[in-house]
Amino acid sequence: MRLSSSQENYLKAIYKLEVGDGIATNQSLAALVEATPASVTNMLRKLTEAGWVEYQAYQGATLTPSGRNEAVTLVRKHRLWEVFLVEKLHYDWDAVHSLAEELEHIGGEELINRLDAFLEHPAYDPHSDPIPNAKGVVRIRQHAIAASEAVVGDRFVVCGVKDSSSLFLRHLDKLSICLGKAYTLIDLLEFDQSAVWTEKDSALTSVSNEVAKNVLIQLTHE
Amino acid sequence: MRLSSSQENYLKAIYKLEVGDGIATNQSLAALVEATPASVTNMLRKLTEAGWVEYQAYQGATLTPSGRNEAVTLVRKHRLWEVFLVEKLHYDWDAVHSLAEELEHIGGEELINRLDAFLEHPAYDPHSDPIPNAKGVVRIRQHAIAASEAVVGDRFVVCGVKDSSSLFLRHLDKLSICLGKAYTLIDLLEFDQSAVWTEKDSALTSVSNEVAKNVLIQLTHE
DNA sequence: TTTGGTTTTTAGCTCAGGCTAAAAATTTTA
DNA sequence: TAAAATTTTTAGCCTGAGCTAAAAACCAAA
Repeated sequence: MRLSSSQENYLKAIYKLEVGDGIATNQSLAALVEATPASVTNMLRKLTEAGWVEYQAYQGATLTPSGRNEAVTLVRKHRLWEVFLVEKLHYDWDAVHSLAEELEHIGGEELINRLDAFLEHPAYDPHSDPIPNAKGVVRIRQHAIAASEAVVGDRFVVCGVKDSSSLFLRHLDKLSICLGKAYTLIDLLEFDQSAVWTEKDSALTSVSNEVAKNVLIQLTHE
Repeated sequence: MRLSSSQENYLKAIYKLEVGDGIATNQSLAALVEATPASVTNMLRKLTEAGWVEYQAYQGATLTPSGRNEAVTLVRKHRLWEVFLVEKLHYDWDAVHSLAEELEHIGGEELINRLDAFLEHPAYDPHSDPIPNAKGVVRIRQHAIAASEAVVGDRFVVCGVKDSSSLFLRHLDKLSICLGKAYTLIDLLEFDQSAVWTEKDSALTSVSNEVAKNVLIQLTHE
């Protein structure tokens, strides 16, 4: 029995919550799928009957193994399409989310594996989020921390973002911050916790704490 | 107001009928969109109200200019995705129709124009059907006739198919007939109207009349 | 432990897009 | 041209996925 787009969105939402906070409550799900809690109850009952979700009234939902499988596949599809849109069709990285959201519901394993091969098995999507492989294994990003945790003197490379909203990504573009760029943290201003980064001794970039918390970096020791 | 997938399928179906036989009756539409005539009546009323279709009870449907525009765009999207699937993802030409059928409903002008550019503005899809350009202009295939109209002695190149069903395409594969191949018609058997083709004097291919009627060729004079 | 606030569920409604069966209109044929 | 056959429409129903408003369950604090 094939899942509808809407059902797939629920599985993805539960997965996101499980990976994050831990518990998929009725209300947090409603926020993610943009529906009312009442509609969520409804859908969870159906998904439970179909064996994708485990769920008891008032207890929140968890994915069954097959449900988790579906969800990981969806994440894989989503991120591979994002790579395609950015690398092949030259979209900006902040513009691809909603298209990928549509494309991820198309076709099955075969399509996505072919796309994966065509893109040469990328490990990360344009926001530097890891792409699960065909077996559903997510390679963990090593040593990534939020930029807000760096201390003065640290050298690092930007390797991802926590917030991948279009608004935030465009802001990064304005600051000329992009994946792969190397910086040194040369100052932390006590007044507002903002940071000053320098890119090989030249240009200075002033980064608010709010931004730093949402930028992922890898320290480059030495 | 954006069209649903289902509505888009109706527009495409009307367009196909207009280009072909000329009239989109309730019943022919029902066959194409795989619904009952009653459902067609229903949908035609909605599309008429929304200004995509002109339609009076019992008289069949025609597209308005904006409806035709939509339909041509859909054909464009469909065929570009087919090119992508065959050329980039290496699908067989008989396997791409249903995937393209899903993909064609995704995104808007921007996506398809970027895809078009990425594929370097192909003029024909994998079945050699012409791809409308961004302005909706369909370049006409010149000099294409059905292979069944060739006479003994004619030299020709296979340049398309009328029937693009998976069954037929796989049959052509079995006969090693593919787009771009050149043949000479060396015999027409009176008994069953089947033809004998030869590929530069070597291999003989026996082609039934049924097949020949569905293969499009271009005569190569001289 | 009782009261108040929050969260979840239930009940009943809407809308899109299908369906069947029967009625109406049109077309064909005798 | 009237009867028969076909096609289209109408009427009423169903399913998926959403909604609101009200009831029920749960939690927390006095």
